[in-house]
Amino acid sequence: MPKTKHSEPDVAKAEHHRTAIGQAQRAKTRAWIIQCAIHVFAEHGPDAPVIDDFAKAAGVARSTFYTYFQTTRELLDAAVATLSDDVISSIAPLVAGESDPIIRLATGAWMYYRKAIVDPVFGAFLGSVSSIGPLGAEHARADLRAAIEQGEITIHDIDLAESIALGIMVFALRTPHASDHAKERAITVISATLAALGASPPRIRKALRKIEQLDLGAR
Amino acid sequence: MPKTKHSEPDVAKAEHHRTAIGQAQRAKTRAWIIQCAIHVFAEHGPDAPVIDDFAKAAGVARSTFYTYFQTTRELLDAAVATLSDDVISSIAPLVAGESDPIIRLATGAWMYYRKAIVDPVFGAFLGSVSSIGPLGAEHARADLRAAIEQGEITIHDIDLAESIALGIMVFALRTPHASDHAKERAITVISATLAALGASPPRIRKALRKIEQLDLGAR
Amino acid sequence: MPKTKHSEPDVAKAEHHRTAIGQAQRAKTRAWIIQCAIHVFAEHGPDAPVIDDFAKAAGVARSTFYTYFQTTRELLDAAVATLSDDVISSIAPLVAGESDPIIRLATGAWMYYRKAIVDPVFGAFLGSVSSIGPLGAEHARADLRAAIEQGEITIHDIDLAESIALGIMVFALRTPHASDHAKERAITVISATLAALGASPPRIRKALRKIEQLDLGAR
Amino acid sequence: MPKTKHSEPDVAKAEHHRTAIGQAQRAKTRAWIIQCAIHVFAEHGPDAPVIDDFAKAAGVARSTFYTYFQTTRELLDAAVATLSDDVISSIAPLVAGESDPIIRLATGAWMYYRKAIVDPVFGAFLGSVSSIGPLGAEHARADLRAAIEQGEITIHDIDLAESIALGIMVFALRTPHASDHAKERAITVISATLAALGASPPRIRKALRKIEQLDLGAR
DNA sequence: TATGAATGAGAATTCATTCAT
DNA sequence: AATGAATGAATTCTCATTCAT
Repeated sequence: MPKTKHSEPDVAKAEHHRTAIGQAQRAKTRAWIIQCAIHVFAEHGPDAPVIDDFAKAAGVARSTFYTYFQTTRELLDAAVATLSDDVISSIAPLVAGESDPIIRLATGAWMYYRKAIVDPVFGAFLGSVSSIGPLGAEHARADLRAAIEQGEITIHDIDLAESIALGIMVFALRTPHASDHAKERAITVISATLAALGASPPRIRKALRKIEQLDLGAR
Repeated sequence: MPKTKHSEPDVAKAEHHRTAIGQAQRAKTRAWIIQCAIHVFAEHGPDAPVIDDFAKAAGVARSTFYTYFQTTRELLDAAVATLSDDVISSIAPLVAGESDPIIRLATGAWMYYRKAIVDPVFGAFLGSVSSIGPLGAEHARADLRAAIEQGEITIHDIDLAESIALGIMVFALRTPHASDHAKERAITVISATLAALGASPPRIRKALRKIEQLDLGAR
Repeated sequence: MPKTKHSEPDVAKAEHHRTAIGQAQRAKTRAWIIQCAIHVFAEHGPDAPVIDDFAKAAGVARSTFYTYFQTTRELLDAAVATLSDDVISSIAPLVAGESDPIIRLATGAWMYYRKAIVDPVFGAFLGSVSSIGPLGAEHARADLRAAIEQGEITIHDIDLAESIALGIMVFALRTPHASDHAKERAITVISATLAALGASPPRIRKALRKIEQLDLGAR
Repeated sequence: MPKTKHSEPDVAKAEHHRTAIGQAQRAKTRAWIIQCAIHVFAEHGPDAPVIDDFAKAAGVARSTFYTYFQTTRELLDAAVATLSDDVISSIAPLVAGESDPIIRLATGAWMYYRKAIVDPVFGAFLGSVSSIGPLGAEHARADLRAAIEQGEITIHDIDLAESIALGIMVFALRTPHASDHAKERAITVISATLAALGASPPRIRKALRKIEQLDLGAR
């Protein structure tokens, strides 16, 4: 269990955990297992890992895993939920007063990419599990629907629009790339996503400008 | 084993096979296993199936599997190669004299989608395994490179360009959709792909026109 | 823990317990666990239940089990002892002055069946664990020995006699049956038991008459 | 796998098996596992053994067990069926022309006891699993029903009658006893069973005489 | 070549038991 | 005394792989 909120699970996981279980509550252990699992999923994908991998990574007994999760799938879902909730909550205030769905979409996407840049494990995890989480998907759908209704994008099939946006993001995250120029790359991908959806070039430019500003303020 | 080359593996697989193995050659059995495996991969993805699934689907003994393949991965590769070789060979004559890389890309993509429409199992397989095969990827990269060099697309990172194109295709194939209007949908997806890559609207329109013509001639 | 000694463990066990543990003494908790365990044993037999089953039934933590018992076997023994002591003590006064071993046996058996009729869980428990308890067995052996010595029964092997009597009782209790006519059924079984042991018909009739009287007085 | 039909599974099981698997067919291995399992069940009862016990006893891999049975329960059922089928088939010719249900019952019971005497493992198995097999139970019920209809026994509840007969047999087999005088003991138990069911003393005597004759002829 | 049978390695799952609070 | 958490030792179950026919 991390002693400070930013300490990350790493090679010292097991030891770290052992020294900390004294004051560990159930929720903390659960969160700890999830954090460690994210690394495992990021590295090996959603299908390869076996329960022992998660137990070892978290420094707990295999049977302890079952105290918290029944299947690796359940753990995966919990991990996805944890991560996307995190990102979603960071997006909410930024788009609170924003009515333009293109900007909302771009902002949401940027926050995902931003976190992926800051935390490469998060990026790898996202690419690996091919999901932005149920909550993230819900928000994205709402914005896509609004964009369609307002004639902002030319792809009118919302399922297809969602697939395209997600496909671009997932495959972009999956593709290995240098960490420098990461931001330019993210902007490029977001731009490509909006173009793919059929947003007009001016709207795309506007959205990208907004992102740049947001980021300046955020840092 | 199919008696005619277009018979498809289905519920009568095992029986069908048994009656045919008398005159079966090695190559035919191998091809038969691959055909059946495609169905399995299409339905369950590349990781879930176990060897027994392929053996059952093909109506052969588990141990027979080892006569032809060493691992499920090897079978997967063979299946991908088989399918994409098929498509690639159908693309080659169509783009033989075509120098415009946008048109070449669009044509190649269209042939994939076209086969996916005609043979939904192929489409499901492609979406499931997230690959267009090494040969297909090679062709796509060559065309992408040319497009970048000729300033036809604005995304200059070829790896990223490839990821985006593949991501859109795979997720589009993965998304369930009605079979009517399948062609319009494919055109939409190809258009979105070219737009994502940053091709100019006139070039995109030109490419789409070409596709329509090709299809007319092909049928 | 039951607030009155006749309250039975049921669906409200856990809640009931929680509200009562405030003033609970060690002995009471122990008795409560045993009572709940009887239900569990009655339903699932002596081998199937795991410690968690008893803890859940009693509404206590698994680890609390260990404060009172070391193994499920120990709990089983305690449960058997509790129940049979109960019955034995009700038999003692009825046969205090009775010297006829056939009547003593019949009376003892009847008290077991009687309790099984009044408390079906007791009956199910007895049939399930195949035991009348060490004290009950001791009494039964003494009476059987006397019966053999006095030539009242034709089976002279006391171990066999005991097995037969117990076998009949256990299997009779195990067999599902309607609750009406339960008494006639019990009389029939006792009669069959005495006949199996080789008691003479007149002695059997006499013993059954005695039982009928006893029961009238007892109610 | 036994080389001769009477060789019994014993300490040399594993070796014996290994040398024999050359010509072993599926049915033979299955039968071999069942034979070895009977010993295990006889010694430890139906609940205690784990799959590894059966595998070890038969000298096969744990996974081989799963080729033949899914659960220990399934193996138990197969073992019961195997054994009782064996006994039933030996009873059939003896009672083929016999219409008196008392004699039929006594003969059937005797054949069970007889085999238990000849093969103590069989006896221990029977006592341990408390079952004479579905086929045996079916025959017994038919004879009991006939006996009730013809007024040959005083217990008219067929379920109860069956329970009593089975209870006596099982507990008698369960009780340890010297192997000498085994036949007298069996006769005693059968006599007790018929008496318990309420057969008249003359009929009981007649049935026992019949048994004695049968046995003389059989040997 | 095709196969049924057997298997060992490993992965999933259960459960009795301990311990700090 | 009671408990929630953690755990290690079985135990169950799966599956890739080998082998003799």
